[in-house]
Amino acid sequence: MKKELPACPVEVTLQLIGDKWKVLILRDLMDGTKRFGVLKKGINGVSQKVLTANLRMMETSGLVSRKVYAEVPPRVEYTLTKTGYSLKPVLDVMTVWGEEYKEKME
Amino acid sequence: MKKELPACPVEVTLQLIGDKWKVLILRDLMDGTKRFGVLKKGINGVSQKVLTANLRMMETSGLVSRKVYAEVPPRVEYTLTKTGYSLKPVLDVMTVWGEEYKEKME
DNA sequence: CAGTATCCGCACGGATACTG
DNA sequence: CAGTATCCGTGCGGATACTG
Repeated sequence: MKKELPACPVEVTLQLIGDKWKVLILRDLMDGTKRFGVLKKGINGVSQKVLTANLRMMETSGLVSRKVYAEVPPRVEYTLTKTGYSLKPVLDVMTVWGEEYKEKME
Repeated sequence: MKKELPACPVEVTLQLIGDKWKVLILRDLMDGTKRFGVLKKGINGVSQKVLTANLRMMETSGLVSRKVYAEVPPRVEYTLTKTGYSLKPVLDVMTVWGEEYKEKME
């Protein structure tokens, strides 16, 4: 049931991060490890279900690692893997472009 | 009915190009002006409807310009605007990252 | 050729309730 | 707290047919 990687490299990238929520998750995790609840609070408007689903995908893609602590109440922390962190330049370029675009449009 | 720009710049960019087809259209148009039919043939698997819709969106976003020739049979050409072309670095970074990711995964 | 118009199915996201 | 489970509505993309 694994999704095939597209032939075109730019599509590969898009498939992994081209998603309303995934970029926001990545951006939040660039600062460092965060708990599920903190992520949820930081990202405005995600439901649990969708956030969980996105994190799972990113885990299978190797972008994010998930650490569960055997505590009560449970604690789960998410961290970027090296691969995940290597997306920083991509996000940066997108951010810069977005800023310039917004300025131009005002 | 115009879509609001999100607060976060990276979301702005994503809203404009974070779409399976839009990146492919952009990539194809980076080479220069193309006719509708050529675009359709170049992009594997798009339906007319969806291609048209995407081009319209990109036109309203100011990424693409559309030129109609008063001929029979009709000819319509699409060209990147300056703003559209300014996305090149973004696509390039995404492409490079995608290539590296694919290598790593093999 | 380059569209518009219409119908249709289903995948996806939201809301809610329940659990280890 | 950090999830799963379930139901449900709609929106988007595909297919097809028609047109300037």
